[in-house]
Amino acid sequence: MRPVFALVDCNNFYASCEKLFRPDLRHAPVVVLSNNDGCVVARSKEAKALGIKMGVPVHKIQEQIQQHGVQVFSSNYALYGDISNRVMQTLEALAPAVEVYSIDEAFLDLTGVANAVDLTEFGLQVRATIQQHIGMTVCVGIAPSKTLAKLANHAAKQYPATRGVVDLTDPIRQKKLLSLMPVSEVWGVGRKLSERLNAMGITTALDLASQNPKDIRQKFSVVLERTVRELNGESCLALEDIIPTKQQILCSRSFGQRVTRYADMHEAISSYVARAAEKLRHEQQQCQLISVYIRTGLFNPNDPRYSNSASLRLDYPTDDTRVLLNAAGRLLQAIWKDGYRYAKAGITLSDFYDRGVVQPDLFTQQVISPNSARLMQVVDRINQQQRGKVFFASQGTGKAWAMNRNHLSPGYTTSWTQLRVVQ
DNA sequence: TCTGGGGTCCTAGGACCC
DNA sequence: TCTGGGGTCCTAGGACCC
Repeated sequence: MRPVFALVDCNNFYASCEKLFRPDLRHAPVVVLSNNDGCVVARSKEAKALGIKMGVPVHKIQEQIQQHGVQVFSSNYALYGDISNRVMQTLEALAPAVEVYSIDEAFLDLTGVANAVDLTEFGLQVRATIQQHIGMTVCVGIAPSKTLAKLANHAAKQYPATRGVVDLTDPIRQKKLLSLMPVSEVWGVGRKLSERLNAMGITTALDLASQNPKDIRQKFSVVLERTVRELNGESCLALEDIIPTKQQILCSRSFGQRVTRYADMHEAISSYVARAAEKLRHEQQQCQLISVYIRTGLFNPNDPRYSNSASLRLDYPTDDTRVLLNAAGRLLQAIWKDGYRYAKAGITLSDFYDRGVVQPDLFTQQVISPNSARLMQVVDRINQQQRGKVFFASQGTGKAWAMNRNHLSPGYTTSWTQLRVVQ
């Protein structure tokens, strides 16, 4: 049976989440900022209509914000994550198989569904159900490959006449849409590839689809070859409904204010390590490689620039925050230089092993603290109830480096103390 | 003054092995 | 004049995604 995929994607997801609990803002322009209140990462349709661009630094559009009463929000990931879960759970109930692709989109496997119901009708039903249950508007793209489903979804968003659903299973419709889409809109074609393709005279999605896959593989890569095949309706990317285990965990932040003191940087790095280790244990994994990275700002021409990173392979895999803090401290010492104004730092954990499969040898055995697992468990359990309730001394209490979140909305659905009150 | 964070995959090149 | 060849593994860096 020929595969059929649907891509369900929430409209203006972060901005829509902010509007959910603020009916007074239903028709207001809303933007959501990146961490540290840096740049715009989401816009409501009213904000898009004002010409506010994706990714623009917020300080460059202050005037517009004032003039049009644009509502500004800091990123509230607790809220977005919770709304996302609700959307995904609803989809699970509607489709035979679901792949959660990102916080605001999912692929559905609709293979065989066409035998029972009209696909466009099905899409409209999905849309109506999500709208009713969660209050979130989604668009649905349906096609024989994921790449085409992405494109169909894009069309559903772009053209209101579609009522938010585009069924692209018909090859004639495929061709027509492909000819209208710039190649840069194709999933997997980013800025660099667009430039190279345009230089070769390949400007529309149809141009790319008409290329010989073998040639494309030779000139570019297997990835783009797959894209060409997918654009021709040949499914090369399967639905991945089993969540693969992570291969790395990152924690990095820009600072609310520039960091110049070693002690502050050490606090920040320690806090990132603690957070990453928590995620690592949540994944039931242990890691053997840790790296630390620091850098100054990128944009002020008067500030001298410096960036560096260092990594360390541990003697044995661990998920013990204390071991990782120790390693990170040594790495930071190795790359720290006085006299710079640091803007950002981060840490990466990688080289993962399943917890429990590690065989300690005669020598490392003595190093592993016997109470490690239990201690970490207790720490995690306490912090699950209230994040940051217990922490390691090196994380500090000053937090002079903490990121800006000056426009944060309440945790409407994730905090008992911040529930919406109806009067 | 102020410009995000968290991921994956592929490739090229070097080290190393026989 | 001629100075092996084939393979694997690892890492860094680039490109892409949302």
